Amino acid sequence: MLKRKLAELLTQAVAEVQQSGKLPSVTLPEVIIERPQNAEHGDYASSLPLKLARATGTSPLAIANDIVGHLAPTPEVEQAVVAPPGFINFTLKSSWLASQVESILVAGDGYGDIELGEGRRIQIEFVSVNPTGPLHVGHGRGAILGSTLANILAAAGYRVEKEYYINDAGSQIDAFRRSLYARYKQCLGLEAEVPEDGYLGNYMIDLAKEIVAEHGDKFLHLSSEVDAVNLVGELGLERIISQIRADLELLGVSFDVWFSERSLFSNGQYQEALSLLKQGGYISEKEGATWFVSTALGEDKDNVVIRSDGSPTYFATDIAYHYDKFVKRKFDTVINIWGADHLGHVSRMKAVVSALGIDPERLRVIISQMVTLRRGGEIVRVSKRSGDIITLRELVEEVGPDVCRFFFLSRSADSQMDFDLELAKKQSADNPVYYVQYAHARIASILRVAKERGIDHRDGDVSLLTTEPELMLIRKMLLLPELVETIATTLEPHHLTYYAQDLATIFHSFYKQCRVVSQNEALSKARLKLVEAAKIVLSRTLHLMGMSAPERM
RNA sequence: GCGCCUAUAGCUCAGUGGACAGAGCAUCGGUCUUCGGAACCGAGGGUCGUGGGUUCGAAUCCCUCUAGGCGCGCCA
Repeated sequence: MLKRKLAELLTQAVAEVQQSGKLPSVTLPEVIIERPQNAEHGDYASSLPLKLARATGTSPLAIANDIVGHLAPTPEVEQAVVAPPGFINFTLKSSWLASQVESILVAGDGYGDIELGEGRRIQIEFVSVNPTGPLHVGHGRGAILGSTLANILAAAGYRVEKEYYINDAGSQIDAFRRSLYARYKQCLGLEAEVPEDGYLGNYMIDLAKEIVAEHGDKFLHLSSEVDAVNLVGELGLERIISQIRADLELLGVSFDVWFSERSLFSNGQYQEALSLLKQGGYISEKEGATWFVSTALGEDKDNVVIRSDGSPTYFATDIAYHYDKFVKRKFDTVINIWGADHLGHVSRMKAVVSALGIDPERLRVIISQMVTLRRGGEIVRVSKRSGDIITLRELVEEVGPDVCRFFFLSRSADSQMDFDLELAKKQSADNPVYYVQYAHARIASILRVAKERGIDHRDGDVSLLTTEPELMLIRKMLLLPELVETIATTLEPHHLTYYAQDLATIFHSFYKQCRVVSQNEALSKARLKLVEAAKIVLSRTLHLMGMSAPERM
């Protein structure tokens, strides 16, 4: 990556200046190369002299001049100039920029891939909604964040595994079973009431009907009603899970592993993790329950892991689950995407991880903030238990997966967002989604025209690409690998949407100014190469976001 | 009360300690186009919530305060 090369270039030049004695040999601060927002400041810039001035007490301008004087010439850099108060601005050679079109064509669908991860294993767990009902809109946000991040991390050279944690144990599942069994009985004309802590949504009635249709009343004739509740519950659970899976697929979200909470007990992780904590002295007994002593690690309070009735809490299984991730499966890094309602869980989970002897930095938690759903000015309340929900499926069916994905991605995870259904549909003509996809379809169309006219641009000479609109487009395309690096580091995929729009804008502008297929055959071929490269970059960007790159629309 | 998130143009939001704070939508004004007008070009619009501090340099880092959200269960 050029950015890195420039940093090395600067480092070397500084070393030379220091050797010449003009600069005290202080240790170098991190050499940051940035993309100036003002084009007059060149393609890349560094404020290294300003930082060195602080450390050495020398004039930044003098340092900058000395460094520039020692910069080795390279094929990429046209010039490096000093700008007050102490910047070094790099301008790239047009000929080098043009030549990058060939590199992009060679890279093809792999353009944007980088080596950052060096094959390290990274697990990303997301959605993981309790299988007690359909996914709602807020879950969609986590789903899109997770699947997009997974795409980015894979492009960044990590071995990525996407995982859905199925909470198929615990008290909420129990409430689900009892609710469903009550509906089951009602369906068969019997008196039954949904428990107070149960699930009241209409989908539970539909679920009960389906089970009656398939199995009739056979569960009423079991000797034990507990068995009946469990069996009916299990059937319901399976159906809910497959519905969740189908809903996610509709959005283009898939998983490598569906991990069952129950398996933690049958495979012994639960016991192992807890005894490990006990050995570390992090477990205590009080008030008839078993506690994790998080206060020993600076937390506000301790947390119950085993209730006084002997049943493990959600926290207990989550301890076992993370033990499994780090110790059993040996992931280098684990990313969890949780909703804002799990905020309180973050710090104690990190505490647990360090109590298990694992560097808590290896656990990264992304909190995706709430989504408020609107229809015009009206707020739609989202609550699973009351049953008044707009499901994710309804949303996707209304606005389509591409719009859905782009919309969720376009805001940073840590800010709350409104999702206005009316707006998402009504605006479709001015929608940024179509704007970006249109650019792609337009390119496809140009390439079709060229083909129809029998133009074979494989021998096109990219050195003919010299005008500003052409070079602007190339500059923007060269940003993608840097963007992948940024997102893989910060875990903030929303930048993709902005990049996609910028790239589309610059393409449209180029298109307006530069005729691609013209009488000038040599130039046509060169521009066809450029346009083909732009298609690659645009398509890769869309695919990273999990969106389609249409040939026509 | 404690913890975390948020506050930037009329609206929705970007903005890795750097050079005059950006985009989309909206508003106003242009381009009427041999390759796709779902396009392009331009204009107006901002005490970056408040008040301090650190720094050569702050929307960005630290503290105060204000407003909104979420969390602080032997729920998950």
